[in-house]
Amino acid sequence: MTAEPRKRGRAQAVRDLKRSLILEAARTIFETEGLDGASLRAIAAEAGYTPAALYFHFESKEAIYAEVLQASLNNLREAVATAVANTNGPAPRLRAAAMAFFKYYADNPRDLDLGFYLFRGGMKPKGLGRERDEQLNAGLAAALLPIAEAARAMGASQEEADLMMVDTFAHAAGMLLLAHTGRIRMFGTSAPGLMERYIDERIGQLERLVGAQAAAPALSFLKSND
Amino acid sequence: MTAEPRKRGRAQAVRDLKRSLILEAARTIFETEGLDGASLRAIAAEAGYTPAALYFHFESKEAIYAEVLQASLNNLREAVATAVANTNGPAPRLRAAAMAFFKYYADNPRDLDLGFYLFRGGMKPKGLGRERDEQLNAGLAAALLPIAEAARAMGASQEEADLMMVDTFAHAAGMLLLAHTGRIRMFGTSAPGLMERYIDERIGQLERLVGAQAAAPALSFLKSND
DNA sequence: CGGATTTTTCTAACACTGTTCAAATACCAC
DNA sequence: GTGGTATTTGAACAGTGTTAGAAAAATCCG
Repeated sequence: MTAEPRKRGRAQAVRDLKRSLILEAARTIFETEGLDGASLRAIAAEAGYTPAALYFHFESKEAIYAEVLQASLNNLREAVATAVANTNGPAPRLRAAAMAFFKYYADNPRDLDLGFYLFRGGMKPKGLGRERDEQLNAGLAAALLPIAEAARAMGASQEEADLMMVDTFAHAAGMLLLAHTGRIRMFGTSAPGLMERYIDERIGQLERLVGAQAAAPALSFLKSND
Repeated sequence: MTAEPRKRGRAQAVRDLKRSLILEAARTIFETEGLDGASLRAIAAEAGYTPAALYFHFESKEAIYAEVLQASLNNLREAVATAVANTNGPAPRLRAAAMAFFKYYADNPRDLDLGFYLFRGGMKPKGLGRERDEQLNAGLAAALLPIAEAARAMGASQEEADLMMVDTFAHAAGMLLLAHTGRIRMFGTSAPGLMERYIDERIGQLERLVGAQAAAPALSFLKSND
């Protein structure tokens, strides 16, 4: 199958394996101790390493975090993509995309910690570099892209669709933020339909905006014209 | 004017003054270094103290943060309250309240750092106690109360009004989050009317919900019935 | 004013954090 | 087995929030 890797691939493969094991340990510690409480020494111990050893595989603690978050965003993107792929028609797809987005964080509440950290200027040492920051942003945007695509298919212009995606994300992020910090309850077995009803209402609003052809003036506030 | 404080008030007054000076220094450092980069030693130096001395006036660094945030929330509440007091009629008041809320953070972007920190489990040492956490929540709720009151005056039930307040806050928080982290641009001299247009659209949605008497089913997703 | 007390501040240290670097180990080709 | 590279370690550094106890400053009382 693979021709080239036979030569130098062995070492690379074992290196990648070790990397992923460290990332797995980091994820465990992040979930156990919380993001701020997760120390590099704890991660190293969980992975069976000395703290200094991690610096051979990663350039910093923040790089470890970024890679864990990147994996989470990939999972999110995949979940949204498959949900959309299994749905026909623009409006149902919009609903399916938003629903999958929400459902992912309902099923993986820990990933919300990772995500929100992205919006806080990164970790201690003056934040992740602009480069990696944009990379993570791109990962998030990729996950949300189906929302814009569905809106586009519903008749919105490209710009309207983008703005709608941003607005939808902002609203959802705010709700998830409140739910995540225990200020409201959207998830849980005690009220299984809460999230679905929220999505229905939200998508209904968007459909009305697009359908009434009022989307442009309604969402144009998001345009940045500097 | 004041009868009692004459006896033991002197010492208390100078103590309060020192406290507020330390808080002022803390605010300066928070704004200068960012919230994570603000070290207690830097705050102490700014205030002309030794780090240990701060522990005579405050029980922890987190307590200092909490008090700075509390002051910020008080300012927010005041801004919203006066905006509402100078407006007549339910719908205009709803708009004025939301506008004031937004405008406050547009004019004081640094306070967003303080606010969002509240939603992140607090600072390092296992977060502020449940007690102070609820106190800060109450401060935020007090600032947003006029939104619910205006909705109530527009014909919404008490529960609908509360839910509308929460939803409005969530949406606004999400937008502010994106704007604050530079992912979208809502403020700034280059596009002075952006924020106003956003508020107009958002309030228009709420008015439509209330006016169409669709508020109850539309917002019932927020109910927590566990 | 002087001495005793209390309030306030400082010095020194502790345990912890992320990170670095030279030295030691493990590994793999020859 | 030997040489050379890839990997891991131990020890240390500078920084953090926090604490205990000594020192200073302020206050009170006779």
